[in-house]
Amino acid sequence: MSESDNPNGNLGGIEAVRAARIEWRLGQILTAAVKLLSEQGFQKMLITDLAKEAGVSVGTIYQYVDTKEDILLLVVNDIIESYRREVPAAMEGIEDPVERLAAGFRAYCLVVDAHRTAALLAYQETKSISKEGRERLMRLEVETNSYFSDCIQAGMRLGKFAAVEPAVASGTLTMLAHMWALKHWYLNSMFDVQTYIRSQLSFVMKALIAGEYQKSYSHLVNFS
Amino acid sequence: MSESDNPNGNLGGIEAVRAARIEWRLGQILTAAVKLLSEQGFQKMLITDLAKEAGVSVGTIYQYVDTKEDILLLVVNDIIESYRREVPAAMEGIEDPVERLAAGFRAYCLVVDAHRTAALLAYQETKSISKEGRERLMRLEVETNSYFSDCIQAGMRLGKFAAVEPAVASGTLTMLAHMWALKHWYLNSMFDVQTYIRSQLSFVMKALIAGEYQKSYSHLVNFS
Amino acid sequence: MSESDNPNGNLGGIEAVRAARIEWRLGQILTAAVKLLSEQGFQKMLITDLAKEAGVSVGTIYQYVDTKEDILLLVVNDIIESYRREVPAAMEGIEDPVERLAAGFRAYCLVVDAHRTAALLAYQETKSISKEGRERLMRLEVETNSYFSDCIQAGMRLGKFAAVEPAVASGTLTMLAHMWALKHWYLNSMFDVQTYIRSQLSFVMKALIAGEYQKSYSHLVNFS
Amino acid sequence: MSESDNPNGNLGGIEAVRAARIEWRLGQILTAAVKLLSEQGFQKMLITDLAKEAGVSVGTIYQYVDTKEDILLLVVNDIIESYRREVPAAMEGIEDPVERLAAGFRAYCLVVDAHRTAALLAYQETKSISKEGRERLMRLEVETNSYFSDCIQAGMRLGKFAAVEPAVASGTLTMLAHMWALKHWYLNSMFDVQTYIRSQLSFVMKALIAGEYQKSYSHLVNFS
DNA sequence: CATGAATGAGTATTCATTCAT
DNA sequence: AATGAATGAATACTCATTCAT
Repeated sequence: MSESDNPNGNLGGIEAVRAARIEWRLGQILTAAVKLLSEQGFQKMLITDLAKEAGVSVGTIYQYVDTKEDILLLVVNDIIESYRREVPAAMEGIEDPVERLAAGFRAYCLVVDAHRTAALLAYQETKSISKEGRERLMRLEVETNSYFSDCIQAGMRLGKFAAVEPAVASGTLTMLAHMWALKHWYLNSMFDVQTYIRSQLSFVMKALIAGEYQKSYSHLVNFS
Repeated sequence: MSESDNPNGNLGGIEAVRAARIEWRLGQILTAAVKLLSEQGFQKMLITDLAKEAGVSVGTIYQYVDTKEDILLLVVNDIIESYRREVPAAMEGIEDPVERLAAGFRAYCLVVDAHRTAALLAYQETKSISKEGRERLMRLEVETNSYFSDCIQAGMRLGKFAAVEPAVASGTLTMLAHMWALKHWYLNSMFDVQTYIRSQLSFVMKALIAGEYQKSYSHLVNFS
Repeated sequence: MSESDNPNGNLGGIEAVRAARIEWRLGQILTAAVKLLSEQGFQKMLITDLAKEAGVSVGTIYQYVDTKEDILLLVVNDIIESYRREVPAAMEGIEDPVERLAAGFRAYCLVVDAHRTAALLAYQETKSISKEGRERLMRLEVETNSYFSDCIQAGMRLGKFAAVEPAVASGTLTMLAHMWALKHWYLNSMFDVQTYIRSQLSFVMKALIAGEYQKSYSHLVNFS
Repeated sequence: MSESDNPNGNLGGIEAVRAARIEWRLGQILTAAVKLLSEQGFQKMLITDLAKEAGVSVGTIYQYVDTKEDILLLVVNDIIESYRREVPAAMEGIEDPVERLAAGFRAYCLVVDAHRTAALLAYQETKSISKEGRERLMRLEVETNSYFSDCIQAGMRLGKFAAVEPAVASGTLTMLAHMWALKHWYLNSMFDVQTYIRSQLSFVMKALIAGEYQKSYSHLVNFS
């Protein structure tokens, strides 16, 4: 819709400017929040310090969020949106369920890596998140799990995957992706993300791929 | 030794009574703490509420701990001691590294199950634990990992285990044990511990055991 | 300098306004503190009550001081600064050591009278003041004593003062000034400050001035 | 009185034993209290610490006093009783008011020296003492002052003392005795009690004794 | 829109006192 | 009489949130 079509054209423009500013301000605030949250956790992050770190006033923060908890939710929401966007996108168009699963796992791990702090917070600050937020997170995880378990079931039907419990197996895959955030203090000194992904993919694929198919997927299974 | 043999007989008795009371009181307090911590988390658990729940006065709590944080440390310490006690005990005397690893993993999972709340707290309340406490936890995890990675390396030398990175693989095993606590909300509706253990053991063993040995360990690998 | 001359004009203005507000708030708080301290002492003065008395909130108090003790220190500091300002000023320019001493003593007594509560607190709340604060107070008293003992030694050299121990004599002078605060419950019903000063000055001068000079200083010595 | 003479003999004996024990216990407690009070002040002296210092249990302390404040009162009472006992005793039988005043002042200073901590406490802990206790202390000080002011008035009638305000002069004398406790941190490095007494007595007597009598009392007036 | 001073409910910790043993 | 574990009222200090400028 062009501006001239709309009698509220410039109002719309003003709206757009406003939305852009909100976006920009929230960006400032959330970037600062991620930093402080990863350093100190939610409880110890003071709004005062956040304001200083973000270079805005306390009042300004409350113009963009209603509660301190909102900040946490926004940060965690960010990673949720990324999962939703990246994982299906990476899996899309790949016919073979084995390769599709591998692509999904890789994408999932990369999202975790890109939002390591947020991924950790989802575990650490559960108790600071409202019941609604918590349930939303769980729903999302179940949803992502289902992408994986769909592949696993498809693979099992084709005889490419050994018989496993799809619910545990898919849950294990997400767990191993999260592990990159949860055990980063331990893993970081030994691997980079790409190596970690290949290593875990090899582990998982050895467990999943049926004996007779292991050779066909040696590029996934073998990790030198 | 009869009392009359010991000139400090009753003094020793008094000491013993005191130690027993301390044990008993701490038990009362920690049981209540585990309940409140799992319901509300550390920050929201008020000392006042804890006292009420434990059926003692606030002052009494502070006769047995110095700080609120101490309560958290004691709870977490409990699971640490259990790991230390149970896991090596379960592995002891088993020659075959494959079976030894399986025994260790089973024991580890059972400890997690018995202290599910504490296992969760170790992830959730990291930021409420002092640097020292946190480092102690990490040291312990590395230590337990080494039990597993020792088995894995031994198994690899015997050719029973496929070539894997022992550090990741052992870390993955502990992660999967912790998963029973972390994803209990999801797993609980589908499995009991024993089923979970067998399922994950099967998964892990398929990934670890070298092709030619898979049949010999079918009791571990197959999960119907 | 007009605002337009100064590119930081309004910034400087903001700073000035802020400084003025701090001054004003601290004034409010300290005035209330002096009242409550004199009525109840430091320990019994509750921050809650202080806030009520000062007509501000508890939080506001803590925006201007870091600790309850700070309030005490600020009150006591006030009298210290007054001593430092008033006593040397009163003595300055007076050549004759006898008259100079008299002027100093008068000024000292008037400062005590103007800050009677604070003068008392310096005696009563020593144990509530940190080691540093306490040592600072002692150093100041020694410093003020030295103003007096300098006069006494000068007067002795001129033969106008009898041979006395300058350290005790000067200490006695400060003690007698403080006495107006310490024994106010007793002295108040009989004298006003001016009378008290003349009376004690007469007492002290009789003790200090050498016999042959007593007549020359009859205006100090005689007290009708 | 032998036990057999008195049917209540052993009861009386038991009473005596009890009284003696009370005396002994209180002695233990008060000695410990004086130590802790002088080190930490009343508020910071914990009953727990006092019990430890006195080598008794907390419960035992409360068998001999009703309140923590009682301990303070007992300590301060001690010095009060000493004043009452020692000062009149020292003055008794001395006809000449000048010498009588000197004897009283000396005795007063010695009591202060013997109970330095208690003398200080009477100034520092006023706010911790109940209204009744406080008023009792004031009454006593006025009473002691009157011993001194009686002498001064007698001396003035005889023409031996110059015309002074007896109320201030006697108050000043007690103040100078207390000064030994209040400024002990300052005086201690320079004098012992005896020297302090002679020095202050010389100062005071120069101020009080009429010119024509100064020579007759040179033993009091001169301080080499 | 932005600011940051003011607010005050909320909470860990202390310590005099009691009382069952 | 003596003990010392248990009590719980009391209190300094914090920090998310508001709102006048």
